Amino acid sequence: MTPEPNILIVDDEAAIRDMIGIALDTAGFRSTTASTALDAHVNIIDQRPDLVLLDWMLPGGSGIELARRLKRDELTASIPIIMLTAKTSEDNKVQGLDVGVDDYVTKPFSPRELVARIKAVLRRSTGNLKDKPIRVFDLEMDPASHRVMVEDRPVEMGPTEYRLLNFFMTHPEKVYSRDHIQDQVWGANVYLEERTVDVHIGRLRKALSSASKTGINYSALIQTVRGAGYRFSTRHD
Amino acid sequence: MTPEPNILIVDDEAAIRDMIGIALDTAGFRSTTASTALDAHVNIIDQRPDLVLLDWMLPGGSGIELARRLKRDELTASIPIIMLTAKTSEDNKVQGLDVGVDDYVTKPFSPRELVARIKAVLRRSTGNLKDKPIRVFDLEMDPASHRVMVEDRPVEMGPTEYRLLNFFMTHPEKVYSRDHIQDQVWGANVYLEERTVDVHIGRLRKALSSASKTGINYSALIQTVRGAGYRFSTRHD
DNA sequence: AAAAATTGTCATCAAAATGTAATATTGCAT
DNA sequence: ATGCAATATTACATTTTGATGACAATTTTT
Repeated sequence: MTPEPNILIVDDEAAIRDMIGIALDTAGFRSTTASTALDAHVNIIDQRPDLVLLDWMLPGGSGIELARRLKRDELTASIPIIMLTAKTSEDNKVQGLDVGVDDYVTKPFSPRELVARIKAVLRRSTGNLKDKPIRVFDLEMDPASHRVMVEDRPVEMGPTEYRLLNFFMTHPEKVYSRDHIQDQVWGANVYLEERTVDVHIGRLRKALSSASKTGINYSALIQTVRGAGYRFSTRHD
Repeated sequence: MTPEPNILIVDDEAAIRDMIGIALDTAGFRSTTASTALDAHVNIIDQRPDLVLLDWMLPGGSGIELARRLKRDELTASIPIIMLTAKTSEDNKVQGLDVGVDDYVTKPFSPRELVARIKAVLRRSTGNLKDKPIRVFDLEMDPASHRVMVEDRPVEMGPTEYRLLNFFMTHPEKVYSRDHIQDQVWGANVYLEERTVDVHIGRLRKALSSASKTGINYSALIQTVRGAGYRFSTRHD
């Protein structure tokens, strides 16, 4: 995750978007906005925000619909959602929570309260999954320090290679096509040459292969599967 | 899914249909076309395409209506729909998302973008059905990792041999003619010399026979049936 | 503002896979 | 055993696919 979490604000009223945007800015978040459910959906698929602030009362009542859709789709299910609503009616709350929304803020709210809730949700969602280091032999990825270590010494690599390795280490022993890797590492709807994945695989391999002093070649963990894609595996071919 | 996904293009303008058709062809998709909502509906029921590209602005505004109908009907609800639209009008978008359309592409679009989006949507909709590994004695085929293992050791083989073995293991104890094998492994509408199948059978046997350390010859599972074809069987001839 | 790092693309090389034809071998009926 | 047809194997030219270094554009750091 980037140092400053990226929050998507979805509301049809420009004034509210601006107000929240300023509040988040002050609190050290980056933010983008969308005024319709579709804009929001496209943005989420493309940008993968760290959290979505979603107005309940979007035109056509599509806020709840969008939330449901996001939670149903595996690709977006893990993105936390905070619902914004003017109503205080109980069954709305129940409905929202039903859908899998992570929290619920009723208008009017103070910027301070909103920020506090956002931080709480982010802490919950990022703390659970991402803090545990992953280790394979003497190759260790520590998301907390955002570092890759081989034999306890840091390995230099670019951000893209880091994300690539992270994806592989969290999805071992499976082939992924170049397309799939693009989706996961660069985000959906980013159009790259197919070969670009090869190049970054190459860079990652290079970084890993020169890392060990004990002669182990960690780049062998990243295997080419001809005609299919790539695979991270501890079993050699 | 068939080797080449079948895409239905629904648009009332022949020029656009052709343009898209060519783009899809180049990308390795098969495509069929329909110019009216009714045609499209019939085609969908009939052919069960893997994805529908649906023009928003069909005469009578029936594009959206068709989408809604398809998503409401259980038989067709699982077929992904990508909407093509010239407009960026907001309420249209909201409506479409409401209906359950899977993605949107606004005209004009580049063929590349269209293809990328199609792939992304297809991956999402089909990727969920993960195949389970198949095992016969100590010969195991795992589609997820795209690997063949004998006695827990990976076996090297080319993509074609992999597909061939996959076909056999999913269709055991039956004879298949060379023609039939060609259809299944290479795809229909591919013409090959009959003997080519023999060669690949040979390559597969070779890969399997040298795989075991315990003296078992797994190539014996692939049996020649003189005058008929080949058979994958655990029983001896 | 300058320097350094990162990025995506392309051209080129190398390796692997493919299909075919030629040749060898096998199984079977006689 | 013999001859024949079917299948197996081999060798090879061609095609496909992946790896890699160079490069320009962009972004980030200094």
